[in-house]
Amino acid sequence: MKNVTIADVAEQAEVSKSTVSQYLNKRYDYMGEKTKQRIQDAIEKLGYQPNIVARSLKQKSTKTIGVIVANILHNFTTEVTRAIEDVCHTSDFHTIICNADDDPVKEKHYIEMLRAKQVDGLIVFPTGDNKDLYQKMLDSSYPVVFMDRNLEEMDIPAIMLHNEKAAALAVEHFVEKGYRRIGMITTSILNHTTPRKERVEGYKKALQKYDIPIQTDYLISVESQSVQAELEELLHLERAPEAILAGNDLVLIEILKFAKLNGYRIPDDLAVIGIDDVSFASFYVPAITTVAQPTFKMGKAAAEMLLKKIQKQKTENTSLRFEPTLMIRDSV
Amino acid sequence: MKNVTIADVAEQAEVSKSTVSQYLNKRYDYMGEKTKQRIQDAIEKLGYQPNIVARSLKQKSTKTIGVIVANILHNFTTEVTRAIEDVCHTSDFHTIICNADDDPVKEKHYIEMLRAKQVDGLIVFPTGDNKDLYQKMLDSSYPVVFMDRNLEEMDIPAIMLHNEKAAALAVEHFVEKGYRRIGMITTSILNHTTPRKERVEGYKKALQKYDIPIQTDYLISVESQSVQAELEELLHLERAPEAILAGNDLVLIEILKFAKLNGYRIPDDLAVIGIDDVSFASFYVPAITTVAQPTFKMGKAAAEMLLKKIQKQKTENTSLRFEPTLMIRDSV
DNA sequence: CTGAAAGCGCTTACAG
DNA sequence: CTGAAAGCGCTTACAG
Repeated sequence: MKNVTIADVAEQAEVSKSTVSQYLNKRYDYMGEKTKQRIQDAIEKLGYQPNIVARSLKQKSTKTIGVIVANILHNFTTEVTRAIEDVCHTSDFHTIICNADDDPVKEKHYIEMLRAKQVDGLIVFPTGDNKDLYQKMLDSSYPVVFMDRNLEEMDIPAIMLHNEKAAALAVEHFVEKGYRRIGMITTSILNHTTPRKERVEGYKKALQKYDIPIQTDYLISVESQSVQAELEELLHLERAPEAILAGNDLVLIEILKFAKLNGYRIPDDLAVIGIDDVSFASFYVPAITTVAQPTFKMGKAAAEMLLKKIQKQKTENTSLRFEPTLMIRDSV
Repeated sequence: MKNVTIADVAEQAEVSKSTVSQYLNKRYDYMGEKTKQRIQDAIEKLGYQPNIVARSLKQKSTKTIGVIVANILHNFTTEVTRAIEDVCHTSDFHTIICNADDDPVKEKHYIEMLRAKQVDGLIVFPTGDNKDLYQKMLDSSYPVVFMDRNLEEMDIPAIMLHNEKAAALAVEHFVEKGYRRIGMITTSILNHTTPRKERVEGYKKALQKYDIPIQTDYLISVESQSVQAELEELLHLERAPEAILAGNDLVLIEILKFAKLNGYRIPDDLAVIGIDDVSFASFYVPAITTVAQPTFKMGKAAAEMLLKKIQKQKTENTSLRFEPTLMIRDSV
């Protein structure tokens, strides 16, 4: 049951290990036809499969990248991840996905683990709380690109949505439909992540543009398990909002659950727009108006940028912004 | 920028590489306190990180398992995969997920690739069309377990749903609610996979139990993109069905889209049950009655079984069946 | 209590 | 056109 190695093939084919290795790596330049044939026969006879671990050790490249996502539960995350895998696959790279679960400690653990595993580069949705680690990667010019979030002070390129615009698109649509009492709910007030900050900013600016005063009690940031309770309160205000922008997919789901449970009809009692074009948006009853992120393009861009870095191609270290698009349906 | 290796640590700490290695592997048995301390200091000073690739080569174990899923688009698949990752994580194993996309050629490619990468074992949702490969793994007593589907002739344990019962639960519920004209739609007639076959069988047996004649035109098996067209036809039959069992999540979604598009009210015009408890079932309007698979338990069982095999623990090579549960909501 | 040496399965510069 | 030798960064049986 001993594993067959390159030495066995060499012996069987009566050539040296070097020659077999050349053959495997398709460096045929001066190789005789008969030699090739003998090697091929030996490989088949022995059922030889190269050991990639040994190759990686020698070549100092695993042809593998790591992806550390902040939270796998977001629709955005799974779609982006899929796109990354697609691109890597066509470049013959493998992908290891790790879920940091919004926990900097886990993030640190995964970064170290993946580097120990010698992955050639990393795409990370940064929690933001491991700046020393990020800096260390930068210092050793290890290939990294950020996704979804960025760190201002840090010279690591990030792939991001144009978040302000995403929120603005939603607010504008509400306004066009005649709404002026517009609330917004986001998750995770604690870690001040880029998308949340920027989306809130976009919401505020858009309201200002229409001379609608910003009401602080219309702007809620809580963990998703508290969304329903907050909503309950919000909708019992004297002048309760009539439209709500959900900062992400998890918030949207909580709003829909709440509406169903409490008999709010959408959009008659409450208009809703969600950022993130969730899978069920088009066939929900009513179909949900959303602001879609170009998840596939974003994942593709991140993967391509990272692969270029890995291949030491000159890349400008600049972040990229992607445009959201409003998917008008029936919830407004 | 040279990588720091165990040799550098040894030099810095003025001990041998062996001693450093012992330290790293926590074989402290006879190690002097001062030695330990010196090594620890050297590691910190140099920022040493062990190279897992080198270790794997020597130890002939990568502490990594591969998971080859038939189709990542199924809700079932993502949930099972997550459970597998959880279990592996607590056992300090890593997971590489590959999507065969229901294509035996891709499946073969991934199996070979993962074995070349020296993963310690494989969980596969088999397409069924690579029996020679499966047999080869069996012959070399390579650890494998199947998920969701099995191959009768093959002595590889499989983790499966009690599929007949899943369909029966749905049919029984329809009947209890007074329905007798009950149709069923499944995907993929081509590859005769275990779940599809067994669910159809369960549907037929349940109807027989209630003396309801099986109408062949009520039983549809097509690719998901054709579901809506078939439904159109089905619902215009002379005696059209009034209730439909969706064989999996993708079919359910197509049915919901169709109903929405064509103004069928659920359950009044059409009652629906889906096998697979999709994420939106509870807050869809109306909430969808489903048959849930214990995805977490199933993933956990598969991972545990595989890890046991890897650790050469005696395991009975027997398949396991899991019980479905009916989630009664408002679509019937 | 610690070290020298062999070896895991490859690749690669070099020699011929 | 092909081979001998060194080396990737570890681990481990053995010697002392």
